[in-house]
Amino acid sequence: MSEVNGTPLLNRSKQRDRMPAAHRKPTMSDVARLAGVGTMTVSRVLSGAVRVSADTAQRVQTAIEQLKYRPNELARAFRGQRSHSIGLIIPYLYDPFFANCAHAVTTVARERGYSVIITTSAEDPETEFTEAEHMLERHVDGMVVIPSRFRQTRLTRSLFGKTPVVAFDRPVQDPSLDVVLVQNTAGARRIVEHLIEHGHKRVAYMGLSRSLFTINARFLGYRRAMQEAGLRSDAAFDCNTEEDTRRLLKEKMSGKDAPTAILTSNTLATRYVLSAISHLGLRIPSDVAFAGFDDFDMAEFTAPPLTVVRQPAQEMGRVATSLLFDRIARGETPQTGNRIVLPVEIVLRRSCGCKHRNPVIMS
Amino acid sequence: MSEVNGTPLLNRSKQRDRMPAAHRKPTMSDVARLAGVGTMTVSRVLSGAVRVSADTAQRVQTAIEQLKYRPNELARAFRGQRSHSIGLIIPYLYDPFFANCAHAVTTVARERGYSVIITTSAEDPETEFTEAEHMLERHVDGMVVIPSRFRQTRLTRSLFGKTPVVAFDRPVQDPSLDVVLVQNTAGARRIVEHLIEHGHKRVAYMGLSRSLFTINARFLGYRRAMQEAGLRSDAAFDCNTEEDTRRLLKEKMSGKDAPTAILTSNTLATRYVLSAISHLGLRIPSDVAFAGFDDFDMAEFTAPPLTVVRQPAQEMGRVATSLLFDRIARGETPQTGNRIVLPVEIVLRRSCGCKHRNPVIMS
DNA sequence: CTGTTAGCGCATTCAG
DNA sequence: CTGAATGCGCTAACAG
Repeated sequence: MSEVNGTPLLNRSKQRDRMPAAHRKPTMSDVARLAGVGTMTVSRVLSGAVRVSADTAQRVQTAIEQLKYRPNELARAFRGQRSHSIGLIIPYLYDPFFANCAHAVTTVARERGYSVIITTSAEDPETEFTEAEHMLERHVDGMVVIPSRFRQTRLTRSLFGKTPVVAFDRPVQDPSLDVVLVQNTAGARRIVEHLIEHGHKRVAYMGLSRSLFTINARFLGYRRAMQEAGLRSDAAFDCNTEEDTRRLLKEKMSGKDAPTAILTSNTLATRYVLSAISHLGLRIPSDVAFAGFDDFDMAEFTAPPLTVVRQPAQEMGRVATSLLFDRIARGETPQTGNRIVLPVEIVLRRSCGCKHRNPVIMS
Repeated sequence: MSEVNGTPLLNRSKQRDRMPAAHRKPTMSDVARLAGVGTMTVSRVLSGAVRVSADTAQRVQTAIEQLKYRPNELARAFRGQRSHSIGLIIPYLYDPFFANCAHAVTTVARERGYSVIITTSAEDPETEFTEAEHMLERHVDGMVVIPSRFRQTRLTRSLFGKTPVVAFDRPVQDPSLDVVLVQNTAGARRIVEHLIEHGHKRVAYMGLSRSLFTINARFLGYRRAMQEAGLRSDAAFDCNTEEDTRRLLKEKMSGKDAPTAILTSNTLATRYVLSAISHLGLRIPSDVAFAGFDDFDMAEFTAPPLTVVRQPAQEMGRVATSLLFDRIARGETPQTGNRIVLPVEIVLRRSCGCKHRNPVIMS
């Protein structure tokens, strides 16, 4: 056996007592040594699960504070079965609706002592897929995700293995995942009925891409309401920019059958359409009545205050995350997941033609 | 030596070949075995750093795909020095301003192949401290944080050790941390000057708690502008709820020296004050002119469109995160950190009394 | 109630 | 260019 400076190599590792905790972060065995106990005792004191005699526990606590020891969660996660983290994938964080969802997720996770790894998909199925893989590689204990485009999403059980996943706001094709939604179709239908009650015969639906589940579901509700009233549908998708929207609206308004009321698919579309309406010099609700899907902070202060369908964004995030933690706790992977649908509210302000001084909320 | 069923205990571990990859996730040695190479070769193929002969690399790749092998990032992070994750702490995610900041952070991180662990502090220094500790225990490579209350924050270099930290939107006391801010004081000052140019002599500032750095900094700008114009300051803090704000505004407006213009500290205050103004039946800008700090999506569609100071939220998040990655790459812990101040823009719409048809932006 | 042993999956030595 | 050995910090499983 080779030697260095007369010291047998084999002994080297035992000999150096891993340096006298000079600058290295203190580890559990540092604590153990200082407290004069085994590492397991320290581990037990930390986890608190198993009983340890009061005074050794005290000695350990003292040692921990003295060394300013902090457990290495990475090692713990690596060793154990739980990483105590969940993944969250949403399309964008700059959209207040998604941000609200995310807020609820982080809040629930913190209550459970979990960390949240967050990422945005930009509505791109490939990005979404890659990011989900990354999270899986990080061994998250579960994932909450707002899936991107319905038909193209590659989020499937086979990707996730036995890692629980809850989809929310939009479903995925794979029926084995839990999903939490809101009443998109019913909400849209009801608000269109309201518009019709105001006497409108020509109501238009303006929205983003129909490949987004929610936008399509709301369109379906809109169309249903129109059909039942014996009216003709008139939808424009692809209101993806201010310019596109302005052009689309201009076309509509200059046609023979110009709509007298508009429903938008979500807040972004609302903004684009509002901008277009203003550019065309139209007045709400006298020239066109207006309703939007999704409420937002300032909807009360626009000119005029907007009638909208209000979705329980935070509630949805909370429910989805709670469901995920149930799955994590149970450790089972169901054949078919739950499908929870949350109710929406109609908030009647004045853009629809109502004269209420204050908003009227119908649930 | 004790034996079980005639099998020497010592051999047990060698004997069982860790079960034939039945349901266990494939590991690197599974790949190595299948490819007929050593684990190190697999590791090298994966990291791509060191050169490996083309055909062994190919064999390894095939084995990886065949087994659907995914590296265990947890083990990698645990073993190596980098966790390839950064922490992000912000007050709330439901505030669009913070959400925009967060969006930029996640975007930059993804570009660098990093994960983001996100959490909210609710403006509470204790929560903030605890959450920062958690992230440190998870061995994040760095942190980006919007600190809570300036004087009470416990975020210090000694907590972070040699983990780089960049504060943004608001500074911390510890001068060794980098910080990215916007021109709060200058922005507020300029917009107040604008209000004064409109002929206002009594301008009020209404905001949330002064213990928040930004709210205070903007107040300072406001006061400065008033002083320089020889006018008396008139500020109300603690506009923390709609009710409080309504009461505060009512008091102000019913006094002898009722303000003829108002500046709010941020979007939340803007909403409360707008609500209060509407409740009092006041008109903007004829009864009171109005300006707000912080632009928001719908500011163009309120009645009337709002004049605001626009902050580069996403830019700030980008700069802060880039700075963090610089620090991580350099691996140094500076004595005194950088202090970057980003410019703001004044967006003149109509609430200040301007008659512009379209917003005028002054940078 | 407490200590010892072993090994999670990977990458950093060091030897070929 | 490649492989074997070693240990990161922690905890499950077993002693005692």
